[in-house]
Amino acid sequence: MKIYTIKDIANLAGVSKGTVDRVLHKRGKVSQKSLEKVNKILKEIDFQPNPIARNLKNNKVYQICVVLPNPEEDIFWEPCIVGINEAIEEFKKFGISIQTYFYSPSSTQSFIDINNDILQTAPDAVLLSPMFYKESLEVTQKYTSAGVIVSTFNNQIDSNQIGSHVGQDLFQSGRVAAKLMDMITNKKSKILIVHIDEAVNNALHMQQKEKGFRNYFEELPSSQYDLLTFNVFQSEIDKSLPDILKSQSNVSGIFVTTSKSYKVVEILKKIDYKDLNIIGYDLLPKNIMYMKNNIINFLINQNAKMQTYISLTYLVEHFLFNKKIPSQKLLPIDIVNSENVESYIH
Amino acid sequence: MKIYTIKDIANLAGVSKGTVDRVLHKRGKVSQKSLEKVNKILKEIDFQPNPIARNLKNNKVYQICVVLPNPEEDIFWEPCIVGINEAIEEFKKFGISIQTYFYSPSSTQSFIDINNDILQTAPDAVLLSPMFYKESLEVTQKYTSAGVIVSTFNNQIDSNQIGSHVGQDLFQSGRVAAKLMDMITNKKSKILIVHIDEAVNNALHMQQKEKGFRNYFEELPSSQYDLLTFNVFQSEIDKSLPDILKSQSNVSGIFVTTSKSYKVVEILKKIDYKDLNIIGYDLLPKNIMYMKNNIINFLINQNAKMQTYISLTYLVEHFLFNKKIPSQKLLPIDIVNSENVESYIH
DNA sequence: ACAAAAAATGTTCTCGAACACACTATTTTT
DNA sequence: AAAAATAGTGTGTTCGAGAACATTTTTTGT
Repeated sequence: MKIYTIKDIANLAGVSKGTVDRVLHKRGKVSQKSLEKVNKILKEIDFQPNPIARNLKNNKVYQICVVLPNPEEDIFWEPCIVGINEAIEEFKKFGISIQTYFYSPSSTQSFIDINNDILQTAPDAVLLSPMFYKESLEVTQKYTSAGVIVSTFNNQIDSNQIGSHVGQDLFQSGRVAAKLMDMITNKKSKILIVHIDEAVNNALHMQQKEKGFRNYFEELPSSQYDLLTFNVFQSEIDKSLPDILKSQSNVSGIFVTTSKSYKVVEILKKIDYKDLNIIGYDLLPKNIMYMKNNIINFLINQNAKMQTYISLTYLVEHFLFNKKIPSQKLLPIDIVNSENVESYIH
Repeated sequence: MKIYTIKDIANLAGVSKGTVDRVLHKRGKVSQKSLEKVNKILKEIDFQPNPIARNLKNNKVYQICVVLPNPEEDIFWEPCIVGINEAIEEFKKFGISIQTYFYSPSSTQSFIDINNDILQTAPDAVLLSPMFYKESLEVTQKYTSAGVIVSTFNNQIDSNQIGSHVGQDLFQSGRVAAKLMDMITNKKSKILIVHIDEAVNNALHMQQKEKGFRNYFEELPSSQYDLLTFNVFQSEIDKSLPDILKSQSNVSGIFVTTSKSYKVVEILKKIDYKDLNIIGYDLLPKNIMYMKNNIINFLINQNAKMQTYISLTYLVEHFLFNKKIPSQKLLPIDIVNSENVESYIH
């Protein structure tokens, strides 16, 4: 396998490497004759410039800022920090500098403020997990105007200014949960769809999951379940969830559309409610514990850590090796039970 | 973030970059005084040589050979080709040359011959999926003596001369299958464990999965299943499987320990046998089709493609950037059903 | 026809690490 | 005491791409 260099092409075409460079980068100032000679050679061989040499000359420290909700306010985001730190460690020596910024998931203003701060530092790219739709579009606009690449993970916004989005097909993950629930639950019973969150930030997320969940049963030739949806604020759950359960009879399963299924378990324990099938999201330590105790049946792994890490590698490989950033990457919808959970957290 | 270069260190220590280089590579010929000066600076700053500059100077085309069973003889290996081709395409421009070699899974000699051929070409690394235990140890020994790095994927051999192994915890995957079977199958019935293969090559593989499967039920406080194991040659399955099913009553589930569960489905159809739960391995097109038709309940994804691709990236990153090769990487045990299967094959 | 302007082309330097090579200072050998 | 060996140190070159700079060739205007 011969690896061709610009020098090789120059020799083959009978011109200097300066001319080859001008042809390759379309910098003009090349005669028709030279252009043809070089293009002829380029057509014959599959020239791909050595990304390593290119980067060496580049000699720049790239700044990437990651913006996500504060994990102290929502533990769901905790694994992202791990992914970010791994990326920091791995890419440091390549001249990639990664900074992490938190905003409060309950404060739109904190999101705006932090992005304005970041804008001042003029980074090369920003990786966002945007909870506030309108504001996210606005900051994206600002970043793009300033020549900053914007990528998103976990939460999606609909904009053609997004470099890449890494996430999961939420509708389909709802269908996956439904299929599993259908498989383990008594027919002719009630299934509750429970949205547990503090604010409306996750509304879109939760809605898509619910739609997928319901869609699965709608498509069944004859669904014998009764599906009921409840919105529960995390702060009021101690009271509202028992109320809901008291008001309903013959409930055999609960689908929790956020990572807070452990909350449901803890309340069920308190009121001594048994024999419920529970399907939730995310491999939080408490969720895993209750799944290992066979109280939670399945968890769907949204893999926030991997989402963050992959998003960062896309940006890094783009900066270092000029690799094209994939516009969208949907991670697999991992079905996790007590037996394969360990294989996901190592 | 300041990125220090050898030149920076030389300036700080008041010596030349040649001296710093000698200290860094412990090449001697450095006075005690200079050594101390340089080490003092090195202790103060976290110097990590620019892997890109290092590699550029290296200027070598690395040869990696991948050795696996011929996908024409066993379609299980088909996805590996995709993974290899992706790696070839991606790493070509970095001066990595990857060659693929097939051996016949039913011929030990073909395995030996091919590895001898490869040895002649003096590659930098070999990635093996070894089916023949004893012979694999022998070729590994030969490769290692010749200074060739040996990595394995999918199939493991126990040797301290292996650079890395990428695979799956087979015992645990058996437990995962058992948990799923337990969840969907009528108690007080028979479950068949069926090993379908042409030769004894996969014996270890299949045994470990069976052990895990049985282990799960043994650990249950009271297992009410009857577990029966059958070895079936792929070439005789048309006759032997119907015989087995005729001889057994009250069979409610089949656990197929290889990727050939579609074979089972095709035979069950022929003899019009119904209402069996089937759990198998691998996302072969036929398996997927039967799973989407709700005949196969679950497939466990061994992700042969990913195993190959990851193994190759380990080698490539080692050659290019001096990254340490992880000695073992166990991929997650993906539970796949009709709803999340698409998320794994894209 | 000839200078000036413009176009085309070739040369050289840079990036950081690695190492061959050259040079100086000191010690050892004859 | 002169020559040779050795230790210690610094300099120069290389890798490939890229781009500034220098040089040559062609075109234009008078």
